[in-house]
Amino acid sequence: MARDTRKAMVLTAVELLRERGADGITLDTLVNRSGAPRGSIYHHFPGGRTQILDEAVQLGGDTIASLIADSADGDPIALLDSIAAFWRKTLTDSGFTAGCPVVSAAISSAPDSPLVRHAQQIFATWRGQLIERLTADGLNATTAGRLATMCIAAIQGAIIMCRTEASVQPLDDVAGELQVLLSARSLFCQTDAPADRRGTT
Amino acid sequence: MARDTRKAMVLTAVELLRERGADGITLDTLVNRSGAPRGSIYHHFPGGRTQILDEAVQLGGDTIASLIADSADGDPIALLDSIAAFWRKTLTDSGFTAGCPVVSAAISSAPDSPLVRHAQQIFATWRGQLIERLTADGLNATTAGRLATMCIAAIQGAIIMCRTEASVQPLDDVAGELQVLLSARSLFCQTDAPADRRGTT
DNA sequence: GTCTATACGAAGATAGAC
DNA sequence: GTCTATCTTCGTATAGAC
Repeated sequence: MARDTRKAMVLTAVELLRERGADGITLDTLVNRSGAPRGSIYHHFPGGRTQILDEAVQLGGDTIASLIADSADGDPIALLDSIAAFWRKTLTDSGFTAGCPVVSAAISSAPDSPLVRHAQQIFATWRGQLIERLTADGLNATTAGRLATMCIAAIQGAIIMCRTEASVQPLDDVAGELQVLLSARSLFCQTDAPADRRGTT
Repeated sequence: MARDTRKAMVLTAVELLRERGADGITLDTLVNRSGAPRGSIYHHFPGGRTQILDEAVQLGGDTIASLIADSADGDPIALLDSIAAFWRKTLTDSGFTAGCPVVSAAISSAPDSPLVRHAQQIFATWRGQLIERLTADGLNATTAGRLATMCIAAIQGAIIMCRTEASVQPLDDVAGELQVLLSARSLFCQTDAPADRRGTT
């Protein structure tokens, strides 16, 4: 039962992070929602609130990382589809209360806080995974790097808009446009081809 | 001096929102940073902290809205450039502490809070402005709508990544990819052309 | 218009009993 | 492992003097 309590608390922390940002995680709310006994807090998490926050961010990051790793059928467009599907489900299942816990932590913490550095690591992990997938599909390194950033940024931005306006439309729009972009890029930016001409911007 | 104090307080509120989210705005910090006298709080803002939050979000939204309205040279790519330039400057000038106040407010507030609804309105305004610009450039309505969402989402996502990793690289990458996408779209999705084939996703 | 003082509540953390 | 105080700090808001 010990493990279960611990896990329930971290899962609840992720929920709160999704809904209200880092400051939404108060120990009171955490205990009430998770049903965990109050006395368990500092037993399971000697580092107190800080440790819980950190583990919640890590779990949030791992969820997406696993998602990317698991759908290893090679095709980047199929991968995008499963990521979009995951978020569509998360958003609707929660009644559009749940955003991305990693982004929440990044935004609602001081710029130099450990939590922001943690979020940075997670973004880098996701990006690395995507780059690997895109280059495996034949894209040159430069384009793959830019597209990986683009995918993460666009989807995260769309999630924010979806939660804000309680609709999956932004995600649908963004997923569609990313698909167009990926298709175009995969036609013209193969490994052997020269990198795209890029403007100053 | 009254107006100045008031304005300074709202500007400081925007700063705090950018740096730490809604919960970063405490009246103590606000007064200390802005240099405003403590007694001015409820004099200038009878609605208290809530009112200050609201005005800060509004000001943040207006800043971008004016930016879009002011650079009315017609060309969507030029418009994107000025938006990207604005954020590049904001990020670097602040030492990568400042994100978008509207996004901050949206994320660090309860999903059903007035602040989130306010953020939604602002997103809608931006989107409307962009759509107008894209259709004026000849794009059909469907594509313009999707692209407008895409631009806002991708740039907002990029800003988050930039602030998190203290680099403008994500913004540069995203701006470049958006340019590619806009160019491709403007070639194939003019008003008279049929809407793009879109998949289930 | 602005100041100080204070009421009131919420939150994190610790101590010691069970 | 868990519970119940309790300490301390912090934050909003109000009251009343200047």
